[in-house]
Amino acid sequence: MQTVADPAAQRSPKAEQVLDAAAGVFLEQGFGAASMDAIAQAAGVSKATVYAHFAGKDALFAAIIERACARHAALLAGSDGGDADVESVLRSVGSDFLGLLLTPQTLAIFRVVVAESARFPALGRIFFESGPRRVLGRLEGFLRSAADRGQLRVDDPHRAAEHFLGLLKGELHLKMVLGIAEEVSAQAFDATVEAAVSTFLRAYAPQPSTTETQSASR
Amino acid sequence: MQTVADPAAQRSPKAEQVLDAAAGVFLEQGFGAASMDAIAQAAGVSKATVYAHFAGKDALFAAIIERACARHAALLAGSDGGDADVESVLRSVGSDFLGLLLTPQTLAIFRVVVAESARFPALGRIFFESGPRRVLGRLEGFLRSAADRGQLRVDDPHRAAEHFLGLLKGELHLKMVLGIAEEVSAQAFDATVEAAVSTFLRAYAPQPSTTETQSASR
DNA sequence: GTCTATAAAGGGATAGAC
DNA sequence: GTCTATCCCTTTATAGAC
Repeated sequence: MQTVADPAAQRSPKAEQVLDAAAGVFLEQGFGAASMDAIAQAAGVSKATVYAHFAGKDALFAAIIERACARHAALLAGSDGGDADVESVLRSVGSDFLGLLLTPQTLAIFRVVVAESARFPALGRIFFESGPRRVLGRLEGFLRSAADRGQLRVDDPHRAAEHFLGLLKGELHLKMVLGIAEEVSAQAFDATVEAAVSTFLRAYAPQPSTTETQSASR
Repeated sequence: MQTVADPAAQRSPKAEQVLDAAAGVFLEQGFGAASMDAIAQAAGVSKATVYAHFAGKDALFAAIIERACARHAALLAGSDGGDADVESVLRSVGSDFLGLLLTPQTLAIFRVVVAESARFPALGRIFFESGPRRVLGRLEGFLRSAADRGQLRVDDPHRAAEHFLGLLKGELHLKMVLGIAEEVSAQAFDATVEAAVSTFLRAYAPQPSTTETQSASR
């Protein structure tokens, strides 16, 4: 397996067509179960055309994962929330991020990367850098500045960002990854975000407040 | 794929021999890449013998996952810590659980189950019930009793247990799952456990203490 | 570049002897 | 129950015409 050199290489329309089809088949069936025949058929081209653009199954797989991760990363370049209060920013960021995590697309990418990271060691790193790493970095920056403004008490911003994401994912993400829960009710989603924000603020508040509620309902 | 009826069925020695070999091959190579030839060779028997004990590749795979989950579950039946102080129990439980999570065996099972849960819907549930579910249940019970004794302030014990495990897994577990970090230093391990316990106690302490430290070092 | 047709190999599953 | 040998299908990858 060799990684594609150009990050935003301009590919021929046919190549894009093949990539789109390959993404569908690979992410739906997994690497092992996906066949080049199925990909060619889904793309509406012959296998020879697929091989004219990609060296083989491995290269094609790497290409679709890299492209998916790049798109993933593009979605994570939103605004920081600016000058809003910490709780609002956390709620907004938490809702956005958990929503992205629970998307069928994101879950499919995660499953495939986890499954094949043993055989394609580069994949795990590509995924981590393009996804979790960016989220952690942005969150860490926000928490650090909030701490500088005295809005939070944070000794280790990286660890604090890690903690917020850990609180956020919780049982919901694991169940979705394992295919146990098909869909998430808006109620359960909001309750998870609210509970994560609430618990995080109780742990990292600048001055302990005894009146703060612990309830997850909004 | 059909699930094995007997939970603790007594199998012939040859069957156990095949199961052991199959576990090694499946967990190392994944379902798709593992071949029945490789399993038979690893077990030191012929393929016909494998098929004499298991209906096919699917049934064999299901059997090894179920056995692995059952063994997994057996490891989680430890003591509750009894009357020790909350912080000590959390540190002990957290250390044990994170240690189990980061075991090569546990990681391999998790990867394979995640990878194949789409094609074998029962696997995800079997894994969740035998692993995370038990941990959450035990932890939830402990937190509830600690709250009853006034040692913690917990409105929703299930959510609190979820939060502790989320804090515990953090970046470390994800990196290991993705194959980024080969081994974990004892220092990083302890720091993660300590940070999780510290943050959890700050969020769920019965009475906010302003003097408590946030540092993750011990 | 793109197609049809095919080669070459591997893997799941089984027949029949013992 | 266990083995050897084999069937049969799928899959990857390519050759050659256009």
